[in-house]
Order: sequence, then C-alpha cells, then structure tokens
Amino acid sequence: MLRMGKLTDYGIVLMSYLAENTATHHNAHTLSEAVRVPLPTVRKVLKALSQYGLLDSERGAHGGYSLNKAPRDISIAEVITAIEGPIALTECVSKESHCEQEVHCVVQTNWERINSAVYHALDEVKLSNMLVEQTHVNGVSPINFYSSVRQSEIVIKQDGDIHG
Amino acid sequence: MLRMGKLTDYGIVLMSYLAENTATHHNAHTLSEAVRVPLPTVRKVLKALSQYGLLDSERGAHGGYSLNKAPRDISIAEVITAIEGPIALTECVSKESHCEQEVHCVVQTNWERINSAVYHALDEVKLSNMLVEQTHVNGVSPINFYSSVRQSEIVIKQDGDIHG
DNA sequence: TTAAATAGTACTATAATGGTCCTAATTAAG
DNA sequence: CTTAATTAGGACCATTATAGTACTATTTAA
Repeated sequence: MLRMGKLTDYGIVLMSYLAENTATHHNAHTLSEAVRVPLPTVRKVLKALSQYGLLDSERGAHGGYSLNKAPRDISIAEVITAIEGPIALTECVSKESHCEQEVHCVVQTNWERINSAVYHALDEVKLSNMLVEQTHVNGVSPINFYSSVRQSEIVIKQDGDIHG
Repeated sequence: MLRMGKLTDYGIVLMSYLAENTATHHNAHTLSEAVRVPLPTVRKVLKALSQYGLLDSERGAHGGYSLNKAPRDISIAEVITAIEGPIALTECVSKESHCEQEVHCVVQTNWERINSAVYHALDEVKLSNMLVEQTHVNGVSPINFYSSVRQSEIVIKQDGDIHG
C-alpha cells in the first residue's frame, strides 16, 4: 500500500550509487550493470532524473550522468517527484483537479494536512542518509549492495514497528 | 505519485463522517448517500475498516457501523493500513519479500528509514484533525462537504508548498 | 566520418485497482 | 415462525496504470 513505482525505487538506488561515486561521470550502460537493472529501464529513469534537474547529463561519446548537488542537499521527496511527478495522495489536492463540488469541499483542506506531513517527512530524508559507510566487506564489492532492487511499495506496519 | 487507492480516500472520508456522528449507528445505505459513493463500493470499504478493527459492526436489521475509539485515537496511518494493507514503499522491506540477495542488501535498512518517516508522519495525523468545525453555513448541509471524493493520489509539490 | 552516448517518443503486455454482483449468515419485528 | 433488513464473504470483469522495450534523432569525441 501507499505504492511507489518500481522506477522510483530504481531512481533512488541509482542516485545512491551516484552519490557514492561523485568523482566521475557514469553512463547508462555502466549504471545498468552496477544496479542490475535492464539498460532501457535505467535509461528511462536517468532521463527523468535529468529532466527534473537532479542530474547533469553530457551527450556524445564519453558522455554520462553526474550528480548536481551534494547528497545531503538532495531529498528523497525530490527524487520521487522527479520520477513520479508531483506528489498528491488525493487528486482534489492537485492542480489538475476539476472537482465540480470544490466550493463545498472542506475535506480538501484536511488532505493538504496529510500531504504536507508526508512531504515533509520525505523531504527530511536526504540522499546522504541512504549511503552506507560499510564497504568492501569480505571482498564483496559495494556494487552488489545495489543488486536487490525489487518491487516498490510503501509498507507501514500496524504497530509502527517498520522492518522486513 | 505516491498513490493511495481511491478506496482509501473513501475510507478516510467515511471515517471522518462517522467521527462527526459518533452517537448513532449508520448503515451502509445511509453512508453511501451521505458520502455520495456507490453503495457496493462503500460496503467494500466499510468491510475492510471493520475487519481491521477500526469499526464495530452489527448485523441484522437495524445493524450498522460505528466508531471503535475516539477520533483523536485513530490515526490516518491506521485507516490506510486497514484498507490497503501493510504500508511498504519497497517490497524488500515487507515480510513477503523473497529477495535472493538480501544478504548483500544494505539498501534495505535505508528503505526502512524512509518508511519509518512516512509512517510516523501519517500516524501523527489523527482523525480528529480531519474534522471540520465549520458546519451548516448558508444552509448547506454538512453532508455536502463529503461529496467531493475523487481519485486518490498523494501529490508532493517540489517547493514543499502543497495545495490545490 | 564514425562510434558512443543521451534525448525523445511511441508501443505493448502485464498487473493492479475500482467497481459490481451474488450468496450466506445474522438479527429485529410482525 | 416468517419476513425484511443488514452485514460477511467471495468471485468477477473492465479499465487503467505501470513496467519494460524498442526505435529514431541529436550531440560530441576521436
């Protein structure tokens, strides 16, 4: 529930990977292998991130992508928005709403409260918080850390204790 | 993006309505009219809320639904979980994950951070926060306030300013 | 000029969701 | 005891959204 698209998951993993290797550019092919996600899909995600302005892109030979800002200045909310578009739990809160009963609608203002809460929560988690200090353990390359990309779904447990 | 199901939207609206009328029971038919959502759909939502334990149900003639707890003790996170199941942005965080690379997975622990942030944000918004003091203005019945139920999608704007 | 990249766009199969309906179980009232 | 009202529990289908892929420009270094 509270699903987030798989692509967004990939996006966060990709951004995390780039954040750990800010030095150089990385092309889609390299990133695809590093993250173990098919190349066309990786391209799609990188395009979205680039269009939104979270990544700098260079075309042509030796082109590639690189982070725009410091990982501590990039929030998860930004990454999500880049890939999935503006975040709105309810359509009536979004700009595109054409709810004919808006005049009577009071629920709307309360939805804003929820959206705001979620947004701020996601905005306070920065990319730097997603990085791992733990690297090169037991000869396992950090690259393997990213190989577990799966379906994307937000799971909030009933008791508030959230883990897998 | 960060979509929430329509049914969940209905659920929150229904719960809000019940919270404003805690005195009596309400049957599905009445609620359907009050909230302007088709009866079968309302039934489905009420069933979920009841099964999860947020609503007491009485069967038979003169049966119906009523709130279990005080509105200030019911969080939005609970309502969402009741209808959409355990909240998980990424599957690898959920119990059902069978990711074969979990041993190497470090991203997982970071996902938990995100899920936790979202959960706590949603858990702090209580049903009582969704209620409107503003009632019976200009002869408009409070019932109309609930007639604007629409598609459900969480929209987080880039600048953090969230409104329609 | 060629090769290596990204940019842009369009398409398709799969999965998820919303919405509906039908039957069983329960309970109050006549 | 019978009937009507109501929730419980499944099952089902149509629509939509998503993921994933592929193809064609465009740019740039060698």
